[in-house]
Amino acid sequence: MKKEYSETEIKIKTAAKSLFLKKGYSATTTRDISKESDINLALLNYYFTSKKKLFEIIMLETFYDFISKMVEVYNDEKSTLEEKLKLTSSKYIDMIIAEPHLPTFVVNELKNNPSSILKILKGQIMESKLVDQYNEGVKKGVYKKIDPIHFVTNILSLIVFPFISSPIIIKMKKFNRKEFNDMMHERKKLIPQWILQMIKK
Amino acid sequence: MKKEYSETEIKIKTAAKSLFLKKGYSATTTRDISKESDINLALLNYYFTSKKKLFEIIMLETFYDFISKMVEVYNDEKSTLEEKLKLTSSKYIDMIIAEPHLPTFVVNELKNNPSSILKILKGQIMESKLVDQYNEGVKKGVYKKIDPIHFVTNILSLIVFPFISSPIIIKMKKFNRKEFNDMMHERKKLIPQWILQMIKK
DNA sequence: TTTTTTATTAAACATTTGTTTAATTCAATT
DNA sequence: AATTGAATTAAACAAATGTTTAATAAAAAA
Repeated sequence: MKKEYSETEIKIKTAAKSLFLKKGYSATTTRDISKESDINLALLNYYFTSKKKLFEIIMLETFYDFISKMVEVYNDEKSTLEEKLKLTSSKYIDMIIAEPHLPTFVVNELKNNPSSILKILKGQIMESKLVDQYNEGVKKGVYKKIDPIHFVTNILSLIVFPFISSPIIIKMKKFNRKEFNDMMHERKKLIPQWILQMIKK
Repeated sequence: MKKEYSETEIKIKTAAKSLFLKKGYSATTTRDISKESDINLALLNYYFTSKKKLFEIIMLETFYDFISKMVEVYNDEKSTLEEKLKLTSSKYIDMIIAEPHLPTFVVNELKNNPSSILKILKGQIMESKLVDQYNEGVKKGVYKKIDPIHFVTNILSLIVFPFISSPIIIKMKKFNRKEFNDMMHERKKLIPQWILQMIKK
């Protein structure tokens, strides 16, 4: 499944990913990529046929990473629901702090290109262990009976949306980047608590 | 403050807004706009000087609408905190259902152009009546003592993020657009409840 | 070493795109 | 009716952009 990439191909991909994440597809030119990666312009088409093809490769890889990180935790057999919440918050927040452009990129490409990307996504989330555990809680009468889609949506919302709206938050609180990140680290603990309070009867 | 626009200017602005919201700045061409609005290409520059200027006008107006809707409710003197939550959820969800491209547009332009847009935003949110009411509750010991930025962030997250990630949700649940909207209407009631549970001791 | 294949380069090509020009039409004013 | 200024148009322009070509350099195979 995985293709072996040469050194130059990796240079191109790395630069392209960085630029696509930061500026999006249309605002990134092939000359931008060639400069950033320090390779000749023609090599982009030589190795990747077209800008569009290159973009699709990067988009799929990125989106796959984004989803896998969630699915892995959600399907862990040993951990409790609460542990899964903690681990997801923690992993996701760390991941996005390391790559702050990730959420808007994913969100944009979802809008422009939903079908191709979402092939990756099957029942991996709605049929996950996490959702099972939630449904068990409902059956036992400890959790409220609400469509689990809300449960899943709320987790992602509380984790990801603050990053997307970080310029607003930074402005409102007169934060610098570090202070914003600290706020997000704080949320690693808070989000699991909040989610539990939301679902408990 | 408000400029009077001629009929042709309105045609241009309407088409441009629709396209900028749907495809973003870079992916929208001046010829797209001229076709969509059915005006001659040169009139765009005749009336608005440049694509960039036209974009800035639209962006500021759009962002202003987006924020005002929130600020109005947040600063209402008569309503309780719970009523404000209900009204915000309801108004925002209706607004975004009517214009589904709004959130991603705002989010993107925030990223590309935070300074110019955010001039609109001063202390209007963090010094709002809603935040006062939250702080009162903290003082009285009925709400948990957490930085109100989390409170404000969570409200917006639970309302807006599901729209942004609608392609994922639609895929996971095999929804059509109407079913997704129904889910969002359902959230009008749920979100205020959830928020209250999150802040209560 | 010689030949063949692969990688790299500079230049060119064809479109696209934002903007401007110069001519024409339309509406209002004198 | 004649004149003036604004609105509209088709065409042109210049720069940017994705892609290709043809030549050269480097690496691998013979």
